[in-house]
Amino acid sequence: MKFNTREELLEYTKNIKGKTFKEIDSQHLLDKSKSNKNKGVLGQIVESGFYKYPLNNVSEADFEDLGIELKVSGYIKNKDGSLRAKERVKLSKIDYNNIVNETYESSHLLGKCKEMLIIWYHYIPKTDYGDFKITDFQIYDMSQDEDVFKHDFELIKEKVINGKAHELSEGDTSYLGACTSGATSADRTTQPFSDIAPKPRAYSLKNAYMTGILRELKEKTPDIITFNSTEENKKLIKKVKDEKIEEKIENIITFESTEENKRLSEKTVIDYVNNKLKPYFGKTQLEILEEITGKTYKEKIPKNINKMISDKLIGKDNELYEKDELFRKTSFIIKNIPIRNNKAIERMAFKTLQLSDFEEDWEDSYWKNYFEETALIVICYEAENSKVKNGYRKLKYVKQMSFTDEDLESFEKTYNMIKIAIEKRDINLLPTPNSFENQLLEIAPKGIKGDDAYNNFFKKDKTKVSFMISKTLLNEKLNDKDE
DNA sequence: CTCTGATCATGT
DNA sequence: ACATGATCAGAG
Repeated sequence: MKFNTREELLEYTKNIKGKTFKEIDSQHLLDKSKSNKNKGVLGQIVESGFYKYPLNNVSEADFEDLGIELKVSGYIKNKDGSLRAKERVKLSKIDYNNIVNETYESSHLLGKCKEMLIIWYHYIPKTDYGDFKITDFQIYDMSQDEDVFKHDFELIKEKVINGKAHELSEGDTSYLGACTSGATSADRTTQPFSDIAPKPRAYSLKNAYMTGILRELKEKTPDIITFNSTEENKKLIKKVKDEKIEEKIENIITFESTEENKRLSEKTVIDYVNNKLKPYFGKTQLEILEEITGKTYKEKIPKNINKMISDKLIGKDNELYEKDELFRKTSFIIKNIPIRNNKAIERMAFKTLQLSDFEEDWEDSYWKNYFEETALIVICYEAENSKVKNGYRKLKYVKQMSFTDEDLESFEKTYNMIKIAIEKRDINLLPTPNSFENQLLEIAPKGIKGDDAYNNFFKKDKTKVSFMISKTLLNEKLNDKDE
């Protein structure tokens, strides 16, 4: 089938809504692929079964003359009703030996296809792929994000030039990731400026980027909205629903986004954070807090004083969300830690664990995606010696951290120990500190007085326990010089 | 000192 | 009333 215009293509595509893959699989690819776990087959089914491209031509079957590339992508409904992309979208493979001679423009990374036609299906765990239902589609123009893509590309290139292809991680970049792409985790290839054999990797549109795009779409089609968006959006959507003025919503949203669409001059979250903190480097926590809020403390320094500062100076999560697309399409988390002699004084804690976090296998889990993709923006406060307590530490620097495959392999062990402990209902199997060799991720109690975190571990879905990453790993990241 | 389970002030 | 983002504080 051939489409002469964008409109023709979109008109035709409307018919895919509501269909399952089984229903459009006219070439019976699902049967042929034997395993119902072959992800690539879903894209092929849409191309051959729905758009009627000949199978042998499948790899070039996108709508190239329209400048549109087809992506078939799954999403998951979170427990709280919000939506997220199931996976990153893989692009072409990274050629380490060539990238050093390339520029973003010459790489043809996004090629002529600046627009994506994304076909969204609802992924449900433990379900045959044929039964997944296609619920939405959209055109997304990626040229609006080109400056960020370019920046990400340069970052990847620089790591290869520095002979650090083996240290690439998805958390390094904002939208464009470098995800592993070997057939097995043992696959290795070569890089030009180091003898260390790196894992093969491909460019990808990161999960958070796809999630951002999906949520944007859902905000514009509130009939299907079920997720937690910002308070303001909820009100807007409620209003639209109540008054049945749906045709107006496009205008309202377009207006709002153009108003806010003055793009930041910073292209990464860490640049943004550094700029906001600039006037305060070298000052103590109490000095900064007084300067920005007028509040003074003599005793009982709040344990969350750093958070009070970063909320005020950088913004709370939902304020950032409103501020710029960058914050909607990247996954990052702002953390504060005390350091002494460039070493972490404490472990780093994450949010409270829920038993239901561990229902899925590691590969499909929330936590794997989290650690793989999230950039930790770590604001470091220095204590000259152990007598310098909370409140009197000085703002020193900001460091971005992300996790390597090696880290993730160790995290997987921790994850699986919890999974097994839950299955066997045995708290002795939990990954408390030093429960195996070279442990990088551990659990620790996190609650209020009287909580008996471990003994009550199975009582409720919400536990009183959280992940913590070890000081060893933190120190390694802190001293990792790549800036 | 370091380690690890316990606890706190704040925000929603 | 509870989760969050951390630090505290006793034990070793």
